[in-house]
Amino acid sequence: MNGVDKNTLWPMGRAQRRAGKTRMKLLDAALAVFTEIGVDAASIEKITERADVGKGTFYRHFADKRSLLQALIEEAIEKLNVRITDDAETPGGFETRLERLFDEHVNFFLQYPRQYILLFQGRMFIKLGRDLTGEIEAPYLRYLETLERQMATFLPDGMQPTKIRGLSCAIAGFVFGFFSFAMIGLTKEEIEESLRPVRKAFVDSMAKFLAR
Amino acid sequence: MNGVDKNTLWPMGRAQRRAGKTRMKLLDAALAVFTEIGVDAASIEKITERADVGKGTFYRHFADKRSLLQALIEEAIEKLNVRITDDAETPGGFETRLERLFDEHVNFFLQYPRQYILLFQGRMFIKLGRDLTGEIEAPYLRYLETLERQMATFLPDGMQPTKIRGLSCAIAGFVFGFFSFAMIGLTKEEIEESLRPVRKAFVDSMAKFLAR
DNA sequence: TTCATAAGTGACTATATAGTCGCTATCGAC
DNA sequence: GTCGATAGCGACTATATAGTCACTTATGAA
Repeated sequence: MNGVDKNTLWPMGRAQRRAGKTRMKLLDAALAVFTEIGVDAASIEKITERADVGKGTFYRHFADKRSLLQALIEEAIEKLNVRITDDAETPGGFETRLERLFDEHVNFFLQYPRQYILLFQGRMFIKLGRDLTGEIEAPYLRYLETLERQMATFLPDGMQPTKIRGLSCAIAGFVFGFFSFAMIGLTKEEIEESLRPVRKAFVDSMAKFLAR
Repeated sequence: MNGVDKNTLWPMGRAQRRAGKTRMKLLDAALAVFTEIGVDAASIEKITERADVGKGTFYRHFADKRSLLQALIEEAIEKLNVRITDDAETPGGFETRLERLFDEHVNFFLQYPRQYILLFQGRMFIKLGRDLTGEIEAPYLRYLETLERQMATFLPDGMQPTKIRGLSCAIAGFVFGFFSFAMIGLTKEEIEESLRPVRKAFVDSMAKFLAR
């Protein structure tokens, strides 16, 4: 984007830029509609209307609602993955790493509540075994793998992959679950205030989980 | 049911019992379909097919999917309310009461996972501000009020209703949120094992919330 | 300026589903 | 057994939505 083709690094023409802009408008509109009335209730026409483009245009950019949803989830997970990845080799033990992980999730969700709602819904779909499942499961798995990479150095050498996966599922679930209540009942200040004890519990719980 | 009319306490005829049975079949089928593919993806025909009943029969018992969903939610909330209501005047302070509240929720969800998934979805709808909202909001409010009644004796006299509502929202959200992760990543044994530290954190967090 | 190509459009078709209605089966009072 | 009333039924209609396509508009190379 930004006037330069991602793949070739050659300057893009106006046509390509226009197409990119339209695609973006569709993604933005879809994210809004998905998080306002839910993915299921969102029809293609509601999305194109919101994006202020013709219905046919939608199908020039996406095969169907599924692939649009997938693109959005991919993007959100990618953002989240970047956020929770420690670029610097920060010092500290397992507890410190977990605390950082927790904080980075909360900050991300506070900054991008729509992405949170979207990922939350997507997770529900996987749980419900909907037809969308196959396609959207991959980014969630990548996310779990990112979590596992973050913890890798702290885990005992011979730990079974199943156990590790259980641990990362638990972390993801806890963080998402905690935040789901924060978004309904609490103000931003209250979220931050009630954060500390919950985070402590989270870290203690996970450390105990690992100790077994 | 059970052969006796709820309102008159007169014995019901075969016709009424048949109708009651059909209604029950519809409710059971709907609960199954709702929790397997989601409320939105559940069509009337999928439900009647599952219930092994003609489509027209559905409309003799329910006005539409909404009212069926509402009946199911009412029933689930009612069950949950009964469960979390202390019948005996159990001794102990605020912490003890909170611990019991937490345990009773978890036990209920473990015993009735479908009701959990249903209530979880319903809560999502309210959050998404869907057209179903108005009708299904009432039982959730009753549930919050039940929670508040459970805590009433421990709260300071002049506490603002808004504050109290915030507290009950936080409790509900936390318990539902915690369990959402438990259902995906953990076995039943692991849920029970990881329960204790989480419960402690929950109680500490709420007590601190109240202290302010 | 010309023209081939790509992007955008909305009327149109096909399909899925909600909700209706006239019919049949069952019930129970007599 | 008769018959009015209630429950059950599924073909039917109306509607919403997915997805298509012939057309218009914008782009940019020659």
